[in-house]
Amino acid sequence: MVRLGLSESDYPDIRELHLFSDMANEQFLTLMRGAYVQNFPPRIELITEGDPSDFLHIITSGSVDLFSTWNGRETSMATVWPFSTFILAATIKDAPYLMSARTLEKRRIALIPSKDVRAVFDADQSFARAIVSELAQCYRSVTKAHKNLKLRSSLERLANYLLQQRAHSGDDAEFDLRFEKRRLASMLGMTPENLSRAFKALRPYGVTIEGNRVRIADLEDLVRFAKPDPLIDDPST
Amino acid sequence: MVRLGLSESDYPDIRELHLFSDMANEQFLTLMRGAYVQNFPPRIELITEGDPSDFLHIITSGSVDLFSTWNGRETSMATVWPFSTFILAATIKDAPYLMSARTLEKRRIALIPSKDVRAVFDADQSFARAIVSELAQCYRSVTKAHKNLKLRSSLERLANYLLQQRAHSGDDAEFDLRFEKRRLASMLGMTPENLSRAFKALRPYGVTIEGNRVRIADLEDLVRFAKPDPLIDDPST
DNA sequence: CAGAATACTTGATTCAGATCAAGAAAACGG
DNA sequence: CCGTTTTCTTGATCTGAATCAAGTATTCTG
Repeated sequence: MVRLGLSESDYPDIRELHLFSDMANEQFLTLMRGAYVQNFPPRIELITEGDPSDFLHIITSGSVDLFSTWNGRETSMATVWPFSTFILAATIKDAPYLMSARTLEKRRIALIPSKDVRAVFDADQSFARAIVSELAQCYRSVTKAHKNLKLRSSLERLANYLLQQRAHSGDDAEFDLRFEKRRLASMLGMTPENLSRAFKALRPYGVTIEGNRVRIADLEDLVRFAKPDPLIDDPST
Repeated sequence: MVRLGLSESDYPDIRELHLFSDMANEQFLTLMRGAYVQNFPPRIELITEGDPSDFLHIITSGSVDLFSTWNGRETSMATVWPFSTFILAATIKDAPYLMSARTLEKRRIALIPSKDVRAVFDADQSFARAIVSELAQCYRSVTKAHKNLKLRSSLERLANYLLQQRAHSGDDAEFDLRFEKRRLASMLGMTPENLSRAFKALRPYGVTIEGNRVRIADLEDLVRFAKPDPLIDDPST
């Protein structure tokens, strides 16, 4: 968990994030100069909900699970892949984190002090625009997740998730699940046992699974059951 | 459903919204000049999910139900009271609405063309700041709603909702539900039948209900059961 | 590579919550 | 004001999903 100044070799990747892509170079360098890089071992909790949000996090390798707890229960809220930021809202509002974050694999993360982010927001118009766009995007994606949970059964959620993953992997008939089933179950709001059964229940619609490999034999068939809706399932709108 | 230019008597109330309170007067007037007021009868759907977001809505009287549908099902997502805006994210991103909106009582609403909002955003620094703050707030509140739904049973959700309403009504032992039970049930993610039973199930914790009037006899008792958590239940953080 | 730990599956059972059905209460409308 | 409509409640039943319990497969570790 060594903390280092950010090396310049990381700049291009971070610069490409839509959050930073349009801003003035001077401001970008201001942010980068204040930033750190940390290396974390796997399975480490790097943010705990309720803590003050001192840094904006940017994940540059590995992946991160955002989860929440209450009264001894725990649920996965989202997974973050490189290169993206997380917990932007807390940084902006200078409010406590609503979610905890843990590393899944060993990974690197860049930390930008929250106060720098707020300062540069005031100084750079296009950075401000990008933050607004990103926040609106996040807001909309939680809203979709909420609709998904309230309007669909667990089987329907799984079916639509598989269609989404299929699209994500280039519309091949076969693809790999991007993370372990117990976490997928938690994301979908169900137990691991139930996820197992749900996969079997989708067999009549042409879905087979072997280890992490999913095969959708007849797309039309599954679509007819899943009834995907861009206002829930399309991450880009 | 007559559409009129906004009268100047409405300005002060709108001006007080944190979204507009800090911005330059000139910019504020620009927004107001382009705005309309509409009067709607009760129970009218004034926004339909999927439609393009041409206007930012500001509710100036009555209240509005934001709801979503899928595959013949419907669920209440939130209720909006005067004076506040809604569907800001869609306006900012120029993306389709994710929720529909319907009036509950007869009411007045102000409409600001979305393109004006986006234009003034670029011109006025403090308006931009306010929009960011508002978006972050909305984002956080949906996140809380999502945690609420994933981590709690329906009985726990009701108990915490009642505690929240109690606080909202000045911590009196008695208060009125702010809307009809069928909608409350939908908000809490349960059926009306189940809500009825849930109220009875809370009787051992000192909760009684008569019509719309709720009485919480022993606060401590209910708190012990509900285990409220600021990271879910406090709307202000 | 063997042993331990963890993840996954399957079946049996339980439980929370939905649905169905019908009556009571309240709100609405002429 | 009375009849109609809608909402709310209550009971009976059903169902989706959680829990409990065991066994199997997989991954980790020394």
